[in-house]
Amino acid sequence: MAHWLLKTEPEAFSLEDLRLRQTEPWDGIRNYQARNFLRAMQIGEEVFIYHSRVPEPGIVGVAVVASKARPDPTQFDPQSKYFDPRSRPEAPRWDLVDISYVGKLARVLTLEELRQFPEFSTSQLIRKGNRLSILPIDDAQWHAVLSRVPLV
DNA sequence: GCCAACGTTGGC
DNA sequence: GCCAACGTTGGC
Repeated sequence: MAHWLLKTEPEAFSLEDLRLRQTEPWDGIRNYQARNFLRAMQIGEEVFIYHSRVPEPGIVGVAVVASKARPDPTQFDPQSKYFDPRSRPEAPRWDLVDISYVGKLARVLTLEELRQFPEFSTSQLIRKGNRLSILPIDDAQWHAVLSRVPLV
């Protein structure tokens, strides 16, 4: 099964928030490449949760895909910051999947460290200016991370 | 279909 | 908070 990495700004929604709620819709994705990755996700596939826009950005935990992709209701909600007036219910532009908490890493595996991993040398994650909020993770990358820093 | 303007992301 | 990078939009 495929693996993925999901970025989030912990000030908005953190791994701890996910732990408290257990399962949450991963909404607000408004980038076509990221959306296409969402649509490729299958129930049961594991994902890394990555915290961005913090002093030490990096991978903080693991979660699992709990639903197939379905239309993101926030795109139709004028009160939502994710409202997209150009999306119509009969042809939704944006999807989400539900994500369930699995566990926390023993410590943050920082972006700085990931840059040293040969497995990540070609990953978009470490590229300057990378803004993609959902990335595929291959088996070698998955195991490299968890063998360096285990789940607690 | 080009590309300047604009908005957003995310490391620093 | 700054600003480089980059995706999207829309005028032409």
